[in-house]
Amino acid sequence: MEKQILALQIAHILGEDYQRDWVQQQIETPKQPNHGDLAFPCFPLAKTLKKSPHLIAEEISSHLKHPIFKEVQTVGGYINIFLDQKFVAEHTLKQFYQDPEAYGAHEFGKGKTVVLDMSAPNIAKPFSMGHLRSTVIGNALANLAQKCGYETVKINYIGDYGTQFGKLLAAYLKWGEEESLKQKPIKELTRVYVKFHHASKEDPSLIEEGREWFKKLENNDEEAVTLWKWFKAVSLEEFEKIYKLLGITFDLVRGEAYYNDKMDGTIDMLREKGLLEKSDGAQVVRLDEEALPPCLIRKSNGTTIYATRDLTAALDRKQTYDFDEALYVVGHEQTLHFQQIKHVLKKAEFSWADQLKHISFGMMLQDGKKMSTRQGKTVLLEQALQEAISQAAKNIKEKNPDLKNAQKVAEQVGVGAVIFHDLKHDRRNDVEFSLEDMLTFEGHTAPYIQYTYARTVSLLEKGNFDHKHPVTDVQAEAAWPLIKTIRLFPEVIEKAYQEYDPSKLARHLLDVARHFNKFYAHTKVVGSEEEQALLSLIYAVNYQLKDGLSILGIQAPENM
RNA sequence: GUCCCAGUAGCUCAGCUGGAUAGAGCAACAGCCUUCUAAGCUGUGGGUCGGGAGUUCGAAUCUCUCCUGGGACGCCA
Repeated sequence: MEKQILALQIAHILGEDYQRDWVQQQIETPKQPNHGDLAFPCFPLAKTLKKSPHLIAEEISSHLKHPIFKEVQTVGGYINIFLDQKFVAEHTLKQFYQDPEAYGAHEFGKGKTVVLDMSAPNIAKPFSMGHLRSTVIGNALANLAQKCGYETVKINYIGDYGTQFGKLLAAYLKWGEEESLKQKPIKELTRVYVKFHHASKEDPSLIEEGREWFKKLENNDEEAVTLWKWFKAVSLEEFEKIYKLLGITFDLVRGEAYYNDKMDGTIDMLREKGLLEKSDGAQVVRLDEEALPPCLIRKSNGTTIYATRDLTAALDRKQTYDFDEALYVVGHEQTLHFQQIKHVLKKAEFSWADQLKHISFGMMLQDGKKMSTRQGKTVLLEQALQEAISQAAKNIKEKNPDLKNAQKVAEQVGVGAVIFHDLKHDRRNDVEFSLEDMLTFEGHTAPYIQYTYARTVSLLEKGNFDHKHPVTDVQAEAAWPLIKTIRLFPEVIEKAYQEYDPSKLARHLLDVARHFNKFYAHTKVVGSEEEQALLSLIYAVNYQLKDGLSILGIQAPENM
């Protein structure tokens, strides 16, 4: 609001040659508190106005006048604005109390649908830290989308098909032990898969054997199908445990195999449109004009490939959900693949091809290298979660031994720490896996925010605050940085969604918590003269922390 | 070899549609619990923003180039 007012006034003073949008873009928020709350640099105007920036600043500032501007200073070529804190505080709180639930919400997504492709673990493989990224980023984006008015459809597209399962079948039949599989299914399947991978280095004929088994699977060979279904069932059971712990649900769980009998239609369609070409015995769509390598549609042995499957799935989803955006939350190593998918759809003249967006993210690295199931080098998510929970339980025992529901709180804190650890980084960056960092509960962590939340709860209780009767004129100067921070929430939500970057929200919540804790350490609330006004502000903080955490998929215990 | 992404404090990262003295957190050190939850707060030290050149009144931010790391480059997903 204050930015718009300032931009409007400056644009008016400058006259027709300067657009308000341009002026507003120039306005910045100073890093130094002694430079005020808003600043306008006059340097760009110097050339055209043929005056010194300082003189321009003087001239403009003498005309600025509004109740929200408490003081206007010129320093060098800058105009520095100090806002009327009382005015802004009251405005902020009134806006919040008008409808707390709607604070930070938007309507630009109203009537639109977003489909999210997320999580997508592979059956017979452990749920790795890598899958966690797709799962929690996708979940947070879905929540952000909802906050912006969109309908969302979360799809877990289980990796249950492909040549790798041919290899797995071959491997299991060679070395598998039924008893071990019943005891610890994923462990046993991983064991034989890893063994297969190593053995195939010595004996390349195994690769061909794997391909043959995949072909049997595609041709509905009874032995292959039975085993495959079994692998799938035991894997899904294990994944379900993790999703329950993470508190994440899906609107649709579907395996890639679902599209087996629908891919011929896709291939026919591509052929009819004259896009299919033969190349080394395989069928491809050339993308030369996009400077991309050809997209492989059918392999030389006649079997299909993931591109065919993803194309078919995209067509199916468009038909089923008529989405406005389809987000694929998938690691950035698949960038080329999604470019190819999009451009094949474009060449086939589907106007909505641009609605597909690859929300890529960096890899979870170990010693600077990609983790690989085949080499048996993967950190298991379940193990990390359990360690985080027991660490949280240990902390509770030390710091708050009388806490009720200690086990439940330990779960909320431990799981929250793991989720937040992942979401706080820009999703595009690779993350070096560190259990130690994940088990740190101080500083930039979920427990820090959760702890802050618990403090607000405690204050509100002690002060008998009633959110139906807020007092919105906050005087205390110490509250100013906090007020300025919580005001950013709507902007943060919008930006976090538009850039598909939950870390923006994660960092904002850290800011809110930090400013609250500073305030808390220096200002007495309960029993003070301003008690109810301060509590009114604290309730807004309390609400925003809980709301924000919940969007990130993290719970906020009332006590910890 | 070609293309893409990254390189900011000892470590993990913000800042990147150009703006004032480059910010947090961890780790280190020094303080703060007879007062609202110390998973907190306060302070100190720590930087050629990978190197170089260019554009600009102004560059961590834009351009070029080089170095380093990672990823992708049809019959895996």
